[in-house]
Amino acid sequence: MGRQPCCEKIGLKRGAWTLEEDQKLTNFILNNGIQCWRHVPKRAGLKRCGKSCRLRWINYLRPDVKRGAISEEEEDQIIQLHSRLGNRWSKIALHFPGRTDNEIKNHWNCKIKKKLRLNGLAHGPKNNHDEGTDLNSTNSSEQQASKCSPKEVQNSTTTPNSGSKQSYILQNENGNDMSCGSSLNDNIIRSGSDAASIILQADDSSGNSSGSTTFSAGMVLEEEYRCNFSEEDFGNWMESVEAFLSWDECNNLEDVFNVGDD
DNA sequence: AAGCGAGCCAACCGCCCATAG
DNA sequence: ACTATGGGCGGTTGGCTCGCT
Repeated sequence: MGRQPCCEKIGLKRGAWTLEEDQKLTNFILNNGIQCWRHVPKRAGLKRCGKSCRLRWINYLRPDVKRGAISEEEEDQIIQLHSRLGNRWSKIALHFPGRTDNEIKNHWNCKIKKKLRLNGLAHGPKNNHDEGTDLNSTNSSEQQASKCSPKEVQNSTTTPNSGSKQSYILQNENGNDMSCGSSLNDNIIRSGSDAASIILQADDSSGNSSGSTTFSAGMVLEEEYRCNFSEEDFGNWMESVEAFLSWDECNNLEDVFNVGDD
């Protein structure tokens, strides 16, 4: 007995997103925020599943998505993190501002895996209930990577089984807390993914859904998270969305974010 | 130039978890 | 306590691009 599907799939569009759909989704989120992903496609005039919209926004349209090749440094860090966390791509992605879990996952599956294989390096998470004894077998080690539990120590102050809201303490081999250095990055990542909810808060508090929402929401967003949006991030994002925003909307956004005005 | 295969990446699927009612 | 619902996550797939033959 599985769950019911998240939406009626009949009549829904699938596959690659068109520019027009991107435009609709971006405009809708900028103007209205996200109350409920299930309702977003309908209200935005999209024939898409809510999940599909969410994915598109998170992986492609949101402001702080960092595009471009993953650097050697990032790759090394991914390998290190993967050895500790296993296939917890969302957790790994928290350490890379602007990178999505999907991107990191793809990079791992396509490049790093191959690289490690070529180098004859079997790679698997450490300290995984000693399941990974056959680390010389590439396939098995890959499977181990997904099966083994990562070296995460649940923060004793958090409620057990709290899922994605858990906080984790990463430890190195010496048992030292490794998480402190990444707190800033975590904030940056969260600021991006929470942008829509901030917009929502502003929308709720202002009680309107007019064009001015973008402005008021942006003010809140700016106050809360301004330091986390670099000029470069914003510039890149503007470049991607301005194709389907009006001149006024572009200007409005720039005003809202106060780009380059420190 | 055409065919083919590998690589890459966006998107989908199904499951799990948190939470509201 | 139980159920329904929505969000999030990891695994997988499909299609496009590019290089090689």
